[in-house]
Amino acid sequence: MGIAAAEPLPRGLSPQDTLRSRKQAATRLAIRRAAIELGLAHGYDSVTVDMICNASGVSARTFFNYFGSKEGAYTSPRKPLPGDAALTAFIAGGSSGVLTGLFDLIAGTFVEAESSLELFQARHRLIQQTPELLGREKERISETEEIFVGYVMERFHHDGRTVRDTPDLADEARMLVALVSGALRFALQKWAAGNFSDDRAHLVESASALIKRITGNEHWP
Amino acid sequence: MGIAAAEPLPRGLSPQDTLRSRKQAATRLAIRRAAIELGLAHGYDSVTVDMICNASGVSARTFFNYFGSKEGAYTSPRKPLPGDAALTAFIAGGSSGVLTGLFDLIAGTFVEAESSLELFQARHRLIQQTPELLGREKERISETEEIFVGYVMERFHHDGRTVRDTPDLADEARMLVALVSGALRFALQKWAAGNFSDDRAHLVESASALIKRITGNEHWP
DNA sequence: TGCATATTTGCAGGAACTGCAATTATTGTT
DNA sequence: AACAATAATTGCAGTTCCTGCAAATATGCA
Repeated sequence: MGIAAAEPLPRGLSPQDTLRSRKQAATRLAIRRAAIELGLAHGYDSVTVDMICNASGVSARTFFNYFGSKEGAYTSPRKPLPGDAALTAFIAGGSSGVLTGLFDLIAGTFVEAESSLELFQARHRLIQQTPELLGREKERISETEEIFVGYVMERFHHDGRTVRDTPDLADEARMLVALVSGALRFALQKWAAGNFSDDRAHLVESASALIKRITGNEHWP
Repeated sequence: MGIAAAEPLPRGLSPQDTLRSRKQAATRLAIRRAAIELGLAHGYDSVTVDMICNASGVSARTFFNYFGSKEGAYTSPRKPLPGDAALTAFIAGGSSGVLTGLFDLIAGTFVEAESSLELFQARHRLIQQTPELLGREKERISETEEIFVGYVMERFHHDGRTVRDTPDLADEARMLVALVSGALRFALQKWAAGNFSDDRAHLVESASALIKRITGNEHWP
């Protein structure tokens, strides 16, 4: 599954590269493109599933096989989870902070395995215009929180922290993930509003600077 | 509208206390009760609007007049906004921090003008069991973010801060609201999981302590 | 008491969605 | 190359949610 595709492999060695899977990917993309274009042209609420199907050449039943719901054609294609290398680096930590590292880790999942940056940008343009989709997209950040809490706990353990030393370590991990999720909601929205002109490092850096300022200024009780 | 109702007023002085408004309140409550009881008995997905209408004795058209959607019978009854006194206190600030004060301000809006604590708890029990409702409830925190950004800007101005001194003051306010929203998502879920046993002051205090610890431990870039 | 206004209800229809099974396309084996 | 197995697509009927419209009913006011 992690096989580099720099060179075509014999068919038997790559169960993922069949005519079927290629056609599926093309169909999925065609539906998404149609949905997004129609949305930008008419507004999300005016687009019907039938319109999308007509424009992409599939039946409505097939549409729902692919996306489950009308909204599914518009929201992130998969649950944002990090790659192995990024996760390993986060858990190993080093000089980077947990909060900053987690922010970077999750932000990295939003640069999607989307075949087209143009489509990614078009999708997000529509999302910014559509409160309902914006809310759903933000909710997606929350769907994987438990998984990230697990990663943070691994990081804590790697850093030598234990529940014996800090009984509410799990709550700390949860709060950390919640804070980062909150910060990401702001950061990603700003990123989209700036038409994705910032690179990821700058995203992380400016968010961290704001958080540092805010919490540094705080009069803690 | 802020008239204390400790004593019944003559009918003419209280346009809000008519037979109509009382019947509406009763109908709204009956629908909500029916919805929540059915949801706890059968699961949210198995409850139909017809079932709720049969149990509460209204027509489906009336249901949608009241709630707009099936989900609306389950989510928070109104956009959580603070009362005038709480808002004035937040903007005046004093010794409390902005982040902590904002957390407290928003947390206060979640003790709803619900006629029944028991119904509040039942609703939240169902929400915890229903990922879709949980996601929606969490996102409700975001619906009023712009308003809270405005309050934070007022607080900043009260504290003598200006855009001239801090050009990205608005971004700071936004990030602050986003962080607090994130923290609230965790804190409210924990509160509900503990069956609402903590009082608000403890909620604020434990959340603040965690945030302080996390950000104090952080290796900022 | 009668009229104006607000609320509830009934109804038809559109849109999203689901279960089921037939049809079609692709894959694997001989 | 032929055929069987498997996967994907499609057609179809029905349910559910939701909306617009207008008639019926309840309440408020002069």
